[in-house]
Amino acid sequence: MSDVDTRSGPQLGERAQHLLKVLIERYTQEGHPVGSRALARDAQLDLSPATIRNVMSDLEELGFVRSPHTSAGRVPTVQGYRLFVDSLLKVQTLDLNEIEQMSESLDPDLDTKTLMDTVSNMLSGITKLAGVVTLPRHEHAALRQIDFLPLSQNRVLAIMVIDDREVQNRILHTDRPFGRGELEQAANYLNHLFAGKDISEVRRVLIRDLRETKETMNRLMATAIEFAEQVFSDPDGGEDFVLAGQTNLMDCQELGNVEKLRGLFEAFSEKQDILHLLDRCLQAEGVHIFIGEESGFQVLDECSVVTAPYSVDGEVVGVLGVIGPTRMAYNRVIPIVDATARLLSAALKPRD
Amino acid sequence: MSDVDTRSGPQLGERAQHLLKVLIERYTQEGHPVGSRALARDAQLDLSPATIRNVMSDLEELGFVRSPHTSAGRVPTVQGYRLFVDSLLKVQTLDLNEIEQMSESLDPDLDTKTLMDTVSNMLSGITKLAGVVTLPRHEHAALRQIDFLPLSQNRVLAIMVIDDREVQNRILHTDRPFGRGELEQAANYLNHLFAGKDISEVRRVLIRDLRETKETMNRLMATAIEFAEQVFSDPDGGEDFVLAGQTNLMDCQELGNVEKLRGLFEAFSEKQDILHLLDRCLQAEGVHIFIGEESGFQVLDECSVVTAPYSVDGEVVGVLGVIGPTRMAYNRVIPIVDATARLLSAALKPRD
DNA sequence: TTCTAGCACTCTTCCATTGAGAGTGCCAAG
DNA sequence: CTTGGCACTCTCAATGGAAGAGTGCTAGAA
Repeated sequence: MSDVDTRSGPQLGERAQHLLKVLIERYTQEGHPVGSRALARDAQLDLSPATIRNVMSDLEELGFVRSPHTSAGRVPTVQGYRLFVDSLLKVQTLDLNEIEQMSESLDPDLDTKTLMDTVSNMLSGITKLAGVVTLPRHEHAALRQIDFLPLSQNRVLAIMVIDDREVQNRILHTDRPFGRGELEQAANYLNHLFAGKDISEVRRVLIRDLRETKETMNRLMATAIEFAEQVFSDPDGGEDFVLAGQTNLMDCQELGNVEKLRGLFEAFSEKQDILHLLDRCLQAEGVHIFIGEESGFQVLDECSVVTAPYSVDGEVVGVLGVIGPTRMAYNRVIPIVDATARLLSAALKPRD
Repeated sequence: MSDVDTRSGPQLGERAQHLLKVLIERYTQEGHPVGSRALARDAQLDLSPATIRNVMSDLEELGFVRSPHTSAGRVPTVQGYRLFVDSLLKVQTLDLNEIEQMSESLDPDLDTKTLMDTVSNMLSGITKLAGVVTLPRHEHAALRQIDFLPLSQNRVLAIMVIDDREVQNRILHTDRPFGRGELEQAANYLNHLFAGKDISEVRRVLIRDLRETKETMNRLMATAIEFAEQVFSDPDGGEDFVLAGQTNLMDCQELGNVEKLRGLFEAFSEKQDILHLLDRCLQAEGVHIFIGEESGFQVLDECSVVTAPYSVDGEVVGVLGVIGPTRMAYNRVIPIVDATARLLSAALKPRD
């Protein structure tokens, strides 16, 4: 009879797994390397420290833990955390009250930006880490209406109302002044054509119509289409995210190094890299976790990122999550991120 | 014959002033306490270190410098810096090329937010400190036009165009659904009444009209006024500022302490205190400098803030500046802040 | 086999000590 | 008023135990 469980972890006995789990739990709480004596006490296995040491030796061999130096305890490696979150960890169930409270602060009537701010703050507040939320993509949101107002000289203000929730303004530069009447006509024409349609569809139609019928259009239509082209160009230029609670990261020891911290904060304001990382999570269904180097970005080496996509009408439109030190309470953070994504999705549900 | 100049600094000889100046210049460059030997070399006065020491002793007595400990050199106190910036400092003249370059990146066609971002980044980029710009107040900006669009159910979108440059949206919650026609009429009425007028005047008229003529108004007018009230209420709720280059503050030694840094960054995201400080500078004309504790906010104890107001049409509408360690190159920073304020004012000049 | 106890060994951390270096304060003389 | 000299003070970095924690290994017990 063999108690080696080959499904999870290569040749890792159940006892070894349990010890790894306890080690990680203790390490995430205390932050110090965990020694054999402490582990023996915690593990409730009635084993002597010496035995634990043997097991630790195996775990180290397999790359799940390591010693910072000869005579410190062990700390988990990225691989160790990975095994932990994949098959060892038992996520905490959330307090229903807490969920209730969270859900209340997500008023569906709020405009997009405020909503995202709130969520981001919520995440950072509850987890004591940095919270992050990407602004929702509009590809599959319905264009409610479009309007044009004349500004000074050769500038026209375009107003798009999307999904009844969000308003976007864009200033167009034109080659000649336009009067209010002209603009209204153009808007009417476009609304007639596009109102209620997906942004992505609008864009599709725009390209097709323009190509095919440019010759046969009257002046009004041509102008309208031209405006629309400007408005709907550069769709994801505004791709962005909202961050909150960065300062929480300032007092985790693993980032005590000011260099590291500065790198991280610079990455936050550059946005580029973080955005790329978050974009990768738009595909997957549920919670997604990058541990340490797994993210592929140097500055995030000592960090883990836990994300979950949120959606409108079953369509994934954005990602939210938290960024914190690799040593974080995954069992608490994961369900929180998961629940928050659901709550945000609910808050974004189109009205009636 | 006495060479004591009683105008600047109590009983401070010219030589002492000169030495203080040289000391501060050297200290801002090197960051180490300045000893008598080094000062003797720098000061070009052909004095021995011993003499310098006597002068330093006087300066210390008067509170302009202090020793971190018995056998270090001297560092300036807040009072020392104050004397320095008030009467000793000779501001550097700016490179015309630099100004040219700055002015080019401030395209007057940019919308307000982008413009503020650019300025803030410019400030932090040139000074290597944190740049800050308050969003302009609209009190005396002309309301160009106002429009209403129906959203779902009992929600109406209000659109204000201010000064041809900025667009503000606000969602109003109404007690019943409104049709497009009704809204258009209301907008027409309000535009007729208010277009071209100052926001502050609009608000004034609004209060007066409502009080005086509520009884006699027809339904349309009442609705319009009610909407307008909602739109123009809470004027400075959106008071805000834009910050850039915070990370520059991470590697100045005086903030090496993570605690301090964290406090500072939290103050940045709270915004409250910083906003108060900046608001205070709306009154004064030119460059305003808070050194260390002078700001009155604990978190800024080790920092100096250099600000200058910017204006549109001669009316001060906002403040910009930099935040950095007390030990900063005032002679460089001051003219930069000053020039930037002028450039921004120029970029905001209303179009013909 | 598997576990355990014991023991030598290693490595960090926390002092206390020390010497060099920098700079001061004061005094007496120019 | 200025200067050189000199004793003094304080920081900083390096050094060297001593204590504490934890390991690895080995031999014996279950």
